[in-house]
Amino acid sequence: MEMEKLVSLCKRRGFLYQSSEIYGGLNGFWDYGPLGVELKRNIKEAWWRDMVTSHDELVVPSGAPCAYEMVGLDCTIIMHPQVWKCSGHYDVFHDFMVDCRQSKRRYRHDQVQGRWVSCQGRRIFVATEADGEEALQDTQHKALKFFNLRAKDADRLAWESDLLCLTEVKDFSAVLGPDAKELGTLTEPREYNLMFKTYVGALSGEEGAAFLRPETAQGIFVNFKNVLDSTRVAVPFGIAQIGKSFRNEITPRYFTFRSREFEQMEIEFFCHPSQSRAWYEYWRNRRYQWYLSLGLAGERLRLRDHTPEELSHYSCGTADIEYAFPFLPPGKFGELEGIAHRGDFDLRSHMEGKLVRQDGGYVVELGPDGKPRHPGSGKDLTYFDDQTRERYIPHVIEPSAGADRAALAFLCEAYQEDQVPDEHGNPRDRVFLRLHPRLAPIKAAVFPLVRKDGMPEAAQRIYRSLKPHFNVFYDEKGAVGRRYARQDEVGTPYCITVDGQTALDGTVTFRDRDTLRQWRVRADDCLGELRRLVGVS
RNA sequence: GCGGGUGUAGCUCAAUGGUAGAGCAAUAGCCUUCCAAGCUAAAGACGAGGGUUCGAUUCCCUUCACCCGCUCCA
Repeated sequence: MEMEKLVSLCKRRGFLYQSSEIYGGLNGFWDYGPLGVELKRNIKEAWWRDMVTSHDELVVPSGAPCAYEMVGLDCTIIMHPQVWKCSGHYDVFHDFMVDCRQSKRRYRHDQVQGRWVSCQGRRIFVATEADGEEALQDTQHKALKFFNLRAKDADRLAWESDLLCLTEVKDFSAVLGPDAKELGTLTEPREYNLMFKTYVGALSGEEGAAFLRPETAQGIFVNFKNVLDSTRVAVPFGIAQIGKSFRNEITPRYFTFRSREFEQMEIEFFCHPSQSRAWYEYWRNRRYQWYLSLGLAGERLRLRDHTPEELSHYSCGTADIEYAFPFLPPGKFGELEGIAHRGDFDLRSHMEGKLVRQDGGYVVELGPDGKPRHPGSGKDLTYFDDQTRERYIPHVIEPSAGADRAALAFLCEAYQEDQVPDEHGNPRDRVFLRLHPRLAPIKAAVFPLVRKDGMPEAAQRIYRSLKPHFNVFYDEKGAVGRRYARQDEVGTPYCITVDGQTALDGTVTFRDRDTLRQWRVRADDCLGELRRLVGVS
């Protein structure tokens, strides 16, 4: 499938538009049109219903260590700036970068170091990305090459300093970049703010600086104690949230896949440390099954465990649910959802302060003054189990899904081309979306076969009987084949047609989008039939 | 942020330094008894800004967006 065709269909039929299009658009932002908003709502509602409201806390779900509870939360997009300092986002998302004009590579300003050296009457700073002994060797090697010397002439290089961070160097004109052959190819350090900054209060001073959240998860962690104190949940339990998040992606690309404003569906599941591995396995499989059940059933969907090198600083186990989007190179997959075992990292961070890894564990990162670099709340976020009389910090399993990425994957998977016979029996090309009925924006369309003999009136009665329960669509214009084709193109799974026989025996035809099969149903049983086909509503 | 490519109607494509055409789609009506048929009518575009020119959609510059490759991706 060519992505252009799907993008074109999305725009033509009102699924997705470029944001601010009449002003030329805005990179990394997309709007959902009348049909797109229904699709995305259906995805979010299926998630919320399946994960939260229809969850039965009285039974042990298949594959789960025991029964558990689920509750929801909806917190603000702007939170106290300290939230992001303790979570680690502030440090990781706030970098100065330098670019090399010659090698086209980009480096973190604070991760490049080097040494001053003089030779042949010139003084240059030789930079490297390496560390320690390796950095000394690398800089020597590059200096020899730069001055056109052999290894045996190394003593002609007069090194002036030990390794210095590039941040100590003010003038880049004498800097030899890590991958450059000439001096002065590095740009001035530029600030990359991966979090959107804003100002709370009418006066936009730095004291009011805040950030739009880059993930919804932290709002759950900072409300952990509130939920414990105000509901009767007990560990193990999960808190779910759906909401917008914002990241200043350096390269927004691939349609809505990498957007700067996007919507997440996240669960933070709190459990006893001794059971956390089993819960991780449960959620990993449960979430994978969820996508399968909604139609991402092909080999384009996969569940992939992260390799140890890939694991984030906080994680002791992560699996990605990935989809082979058509815009990616063959064999490449894009992330739909990550299920991470986060241990007690987050709750501890919000108690004690920002943590860093040390000797296989975590310690509070200290600033130059010996105090926590980013102090935590100081609040007690431990959990007391009054059955076992045990107090502990729960471990967290985080299934974090992208609603927009899910919508895009469902659209890609649904896009189909085939041929159907026209009125003369000749094959005619057809484009249709094979969306799961739960996700389809329109559940059924109701047509009179022709606009006479009382058929429109009969069809309208059926339409009105269905409308309170399902998003249905009425159309009486033009040839019926054209109306079918239009519904196929937006993924409507069923069409209901009133024809000449309706007046005789009170039946109408149901037509299936994927098979074109038709069968007769009593007009007064259309709601029942649709409920059987789509699910209760 | 770098390099390459592309911007004309909803879509696909024309033409032109001097009034921008078509097919399909969409809209209204007629006709139509099951898969985009037919007839009629009306509607609809040079991504944005600047420059050169008597005149720019066309030539030049800038910018914005999209696509491809780098780079980045907690």
